[in-house]
Amino acid sequence: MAEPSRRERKAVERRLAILRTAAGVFRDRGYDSASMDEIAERLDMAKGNLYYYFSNKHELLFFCQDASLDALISGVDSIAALEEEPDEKLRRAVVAHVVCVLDELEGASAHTEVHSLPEDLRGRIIAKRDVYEARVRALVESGIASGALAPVDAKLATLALLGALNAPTRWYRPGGKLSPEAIGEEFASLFLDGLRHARPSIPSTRSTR
Amino acid sequence: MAEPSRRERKAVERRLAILRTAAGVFRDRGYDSASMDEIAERLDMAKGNLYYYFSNKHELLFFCQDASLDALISGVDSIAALEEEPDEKLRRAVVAHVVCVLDELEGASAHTEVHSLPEDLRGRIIAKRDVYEARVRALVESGIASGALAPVDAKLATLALLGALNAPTRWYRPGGKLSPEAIGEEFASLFLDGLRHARPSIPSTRSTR
Amino acid sequence: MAEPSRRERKAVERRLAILRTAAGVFRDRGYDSASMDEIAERLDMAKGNLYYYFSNKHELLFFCQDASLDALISGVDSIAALEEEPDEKLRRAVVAHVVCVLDELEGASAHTEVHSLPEDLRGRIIAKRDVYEARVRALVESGIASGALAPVDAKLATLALLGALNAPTRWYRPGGKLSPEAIGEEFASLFLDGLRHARPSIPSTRSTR
Amino acid sequence: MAEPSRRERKAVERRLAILRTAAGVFRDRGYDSASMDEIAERLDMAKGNLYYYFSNKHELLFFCQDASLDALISGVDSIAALEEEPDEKLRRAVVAHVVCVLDELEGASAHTEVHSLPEDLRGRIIAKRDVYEARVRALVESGIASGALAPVDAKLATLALLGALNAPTRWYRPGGKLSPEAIGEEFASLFLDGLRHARPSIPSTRSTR
DNA sequence: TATGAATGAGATTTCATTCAT
DNA sequence: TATGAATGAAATCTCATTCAT
Repeated sequence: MAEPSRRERKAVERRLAILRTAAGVFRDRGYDSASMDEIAERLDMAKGNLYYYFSNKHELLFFCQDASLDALISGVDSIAALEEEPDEKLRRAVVAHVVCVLDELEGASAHTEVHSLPEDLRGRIIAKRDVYEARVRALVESGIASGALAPVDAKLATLALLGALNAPTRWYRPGGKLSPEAIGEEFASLFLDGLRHARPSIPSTRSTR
Repeated sequence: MAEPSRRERKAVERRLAILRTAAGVFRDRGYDSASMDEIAERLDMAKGNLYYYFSNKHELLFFCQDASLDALISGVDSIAALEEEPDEKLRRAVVAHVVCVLDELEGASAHTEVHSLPEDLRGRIIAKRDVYEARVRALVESGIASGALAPVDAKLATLALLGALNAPTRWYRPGGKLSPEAIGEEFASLFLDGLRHARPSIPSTRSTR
Repeated sequence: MAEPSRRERKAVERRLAILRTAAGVFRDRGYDSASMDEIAERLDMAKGNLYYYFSNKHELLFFCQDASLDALISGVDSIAALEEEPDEKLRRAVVAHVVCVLDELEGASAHTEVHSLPEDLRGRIIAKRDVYEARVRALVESGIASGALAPVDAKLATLALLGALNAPTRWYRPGGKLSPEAIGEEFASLFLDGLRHARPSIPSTRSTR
Repeated sequence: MAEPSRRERKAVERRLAILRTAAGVFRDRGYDSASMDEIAERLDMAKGNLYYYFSNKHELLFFCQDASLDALISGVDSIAALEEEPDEKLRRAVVAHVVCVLDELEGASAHTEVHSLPEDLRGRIIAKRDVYEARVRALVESGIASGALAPVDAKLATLALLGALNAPTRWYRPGGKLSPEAIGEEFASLFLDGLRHARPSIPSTRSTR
């Protein structure tokens, strides 16, 4: 394996910068109304030059989402490998997801709709997204099995969870009162403990379910 | 007050049919890649005729979202007026939201992004959306005040809740195993009771929070 | 020859009202950007109904210009028939033209370009316009022949004259300081006597003005 | 001050070529029925490329008229600066106007109506047109003050004059019997000396013609 | 690598005209 | 006669993509 030359390293950085910028424009405008013009302009680069690094707009979207999903998957994988109680693992996964999703590039999977991709690329993204969902669901399922989590419909619970966790991309703005971590922690509590106040004197309805 | 003539009634129905179809296309393709051509085609109507009923594509989106928010608001309002415990009201509101959002037209507010609207229309939709969010938050807050709900951050909890409740528009397809009502009920349980299993022998952690 | 019935008379009036309104819209917007919608709206009539009276937009323009040219021709004809000096006839013709052209309908020939008409109709308008120009030129020529007018190029002089006489349609607004007649009189003096001042030391006809 | 590069010079020329062609199409068809298609076709260039140089059709019209008025103003300004009698200056201004107006691009201000421009651009053209009219009127006024011209209503005379001078754009075709200069000279004589013949028995300036 | 220029397909929108009532 | 609806052919404009340098 040859070392990457300086030239090669520079090219990789350039590609990353482009993806980051593209992700930002996609988030701000939505994929379809985002224009290659605006991406190039924000990068202070001629539009034509984008095509040297990526062969088309779809590819730009694809790599954004792909990288984003890779980050999510590797995050949940390392959490799954920890020696912790299942509910603690889930808490950490929730925080990791929110933090990842509020980062410019890596949240790309959350803010752009899959239907904008052509058949083949769409399939690959959906497959990877399914992998991620399965990983999170596995966390839920093992929690249920161990008795740490309530015996809910794991699939539906995962979908509800992920829906909520992606939402902050629509309203979060850097510099607000709460950090991504803080938002993640709060979301985790909400999901784990629920909104209903436990009545101290009366055994939870949950046990009778 | 004149009775609406038959002609007028027909025109209203036509407008509604157009909105419903448009909402469907927007949901399937996203606003920007939805084409007036496809909307007209699904309606089996000449494209130009759409402009007899709505002056442009933006207006189509605006009225979809507007009608959708009206439905959501009137739903939460009638629930708020009931004589029920706060947690029961919240449960009903959750179900009502999911049911509404999985209807073609009435769910329009959930599946299309606001940034596609021009300044003025966007402002009106955001204002109405804020009204709806405030209504739901009021439900949460009164639940906290009455002690029925845990003392969480009401604003963040509302945002998490609504994020989750809108998510099914992305994966729900009519004819699936679960009806919209069933999904709503499950979501309500998840949010009210949380994922963590109440330990039967030990008083809830919630009280120590 | 049967008397026109009341119904027929009403139809003729309706047609005239339409032409007058159309001429106004053509003048305000130009033929091409004038819309049948606006004409109908100003008449407080449904657009479709216009087609009961005129078979298309071109016809509307054609009849406006045709009627306008008829008025101009009949005006110059009756002036030509008077027993007056040629220069006096020309003065009257100038006034008549300006007055006619500043009337809503009858000035139609001045403000709309001929190129908007299809081949056949355009030919007929051009022919009639040529007739009018010929009549005015005849006035100029007979003035030259009689010695009342200077021996100028009659054709070019006529074109210059008519160009100037049509111009007020672009800036005249009813209710201004000068009436159409006054404008016409002033134009006539300018054209007949010229701008150059007679030198005081040498007697000239100009000094008797 | 950097020299314009060859590339920049080429771009300027391209813009000018486009304006010239556009002016021709506007003259032939009128602004509204002129199509971007035809402009592109005459330039042997893809329609979309026009939008690389000008952002829309209105801008095309605006720059045509703007350039045209600039040419007229600079023409009248340099004439005003000459050391000549006022009537001689006016004669030259008339010739300059006709010549300018019969040139493809620079006559653009004469053949297209202002009402086709949107509010803001229209205002700028009208302002510039008013400047030009004021310059010509100043020539007339100073002629009257010096006694070289008759004491006419300067404003009305200017309007009559300009109306006549713009008319040839409607009938002049290159290759005709008279050159633009010749037409201008003839128009100048007509306007300065008038149509009425000096009576032979009474000496007058007219007889010295 | 990078750029300015060019292309062409497709989108929205307008509008004269027609049709059924 | 009159109307509201409907149609379809253009027209303007946008924009991803390509090309020559």
